[in-house]
Amino acid sequence: MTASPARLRVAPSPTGDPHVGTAYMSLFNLAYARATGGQFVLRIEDTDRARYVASSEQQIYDTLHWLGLDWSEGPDIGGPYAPYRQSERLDTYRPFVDQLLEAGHAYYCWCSTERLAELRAEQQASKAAVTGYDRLCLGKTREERAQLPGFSETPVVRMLIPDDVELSFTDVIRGEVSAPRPDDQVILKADGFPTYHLAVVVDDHLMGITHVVRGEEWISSTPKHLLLYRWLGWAEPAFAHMPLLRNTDKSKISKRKNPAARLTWFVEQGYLPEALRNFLQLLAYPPVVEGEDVASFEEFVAAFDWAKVNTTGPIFDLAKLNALNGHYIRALSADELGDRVVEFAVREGQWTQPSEHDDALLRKAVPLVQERLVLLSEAVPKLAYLFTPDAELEIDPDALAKTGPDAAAVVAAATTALAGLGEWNHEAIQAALREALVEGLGIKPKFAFGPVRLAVTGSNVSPPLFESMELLGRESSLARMAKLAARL
RNA sequence: GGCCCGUUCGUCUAGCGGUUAGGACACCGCCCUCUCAAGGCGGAGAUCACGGGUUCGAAUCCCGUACGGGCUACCA
Repeated sequence: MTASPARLRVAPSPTGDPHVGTAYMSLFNLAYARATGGQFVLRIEDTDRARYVASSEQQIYDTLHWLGLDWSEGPDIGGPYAPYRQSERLDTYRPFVDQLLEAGHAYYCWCSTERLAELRAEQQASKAAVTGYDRLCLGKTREERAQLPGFSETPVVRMLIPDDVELSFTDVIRGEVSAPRPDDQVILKADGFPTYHLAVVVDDHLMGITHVVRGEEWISSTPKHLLLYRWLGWAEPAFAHMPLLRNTDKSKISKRKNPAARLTWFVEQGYLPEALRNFLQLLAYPPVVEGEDVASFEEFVAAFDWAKVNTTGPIFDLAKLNALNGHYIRALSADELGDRVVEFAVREGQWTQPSEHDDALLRKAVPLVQERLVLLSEAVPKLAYLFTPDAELEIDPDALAKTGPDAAAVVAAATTALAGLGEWNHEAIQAALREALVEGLGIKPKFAFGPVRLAVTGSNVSPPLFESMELLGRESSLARMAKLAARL
């Protein structure tokens, strides 16, 4: 029942911010590699010079590492099949192109992009049943083709798709699937770079990839790849086409429509990598234990099964991610959460040049908000009142307006009680305030502490009041009450 | 237009011929409570896209239709 060690890869293109789909594919690739005791490889597919973004490659490394999805071979760390960057493998592809050319499986095409565009426009306008390249260049020499219009000096190489091309294949997730009949696909571009179709097949074969796991959008290209494997005399890998992540409007998830399509967005928002990983694990895949969304990657791996992957594209809805993020935040130790909050706040500019005192205060205050956070980004704003000078603390006008007739008396009584308090800690503060307000003034706890909270935090909603006062100290707490008293 | 892939509560999902169609998140209520949370308990929410078959019996199998998505590039 145990499968033999599998080699899988993820092959993102450095064309901008890393895509969330890359993380999703990586997660499933890595899981299966782990489940079988195999390897997970990272390959950079930078064959599109026009869309290439230099900074993107490093971002791919960073975000994938942030998620804990580590590879054992890749452009950054090398490996037995290096190089792992397609732009550095141009010499590798060329001989196979020549081989296909000689065997008659491929041919040169000198058609200009303009001619191709016109051809496509015509086909679309005439609603032709058959679309694709018209094979004008097939069987022609350069000289013969040059006589005809729409000629370009630099040719591309196209596959000659046979009439009897096999259109169905077995997918690890979907079983038997069929795909559209391919066009005479370009495999070598005019600039000498291979297209994805050639490069992916050559690299996957040469790198010993056993399972090609990719998005559903590649189903229609698979017959081309299968043809290439056959022509080159190579054994084909297993294919697993994952469903596409979708926007709320059900379209394929895109950076344009959905900020969450960018992996860096999660880092910027204050999501925990373990929460995102857990969330991704739940998309198109049932929980490891029914009814229990929370599961570690190890548990996921131990129960991993391609047959459990759904074929329906899940909508990427943040509500559950938020719930998971809150869960993982609460699961952290106070120290660990303190580290993460500080790291986040400094990195995202919420916290500039903290003094030693402020740093220590923030770490002491973080436990007060731990079970109140959904995102790391909420910590500093929620605790801002602790770092605001007493004189500058703003009182929420709405809360002030809603203040009851007892407010002045409450603040006065609280001030008296706290001024003479011996020990300054939250237990003592609470006891003193209860005695003075609840018992002394006969006000229900629910209402008694409202004015004090407003004075100390500036709001009627805040982290725990007594603990906050302990951290602020007596002097500051009393100053804030005096300030509110003046406005009541 | 053509060819493919898909369709169970708002969302993520369980289900693989016989279930009161289960759970999670979100939502609502109650409890707890110094506010807000967290936690506990409970509730509402799915004629299983629709129409035909097959079958004693269908969310589950088959065929249509509708709807959604993908591909149809010298992009991946």
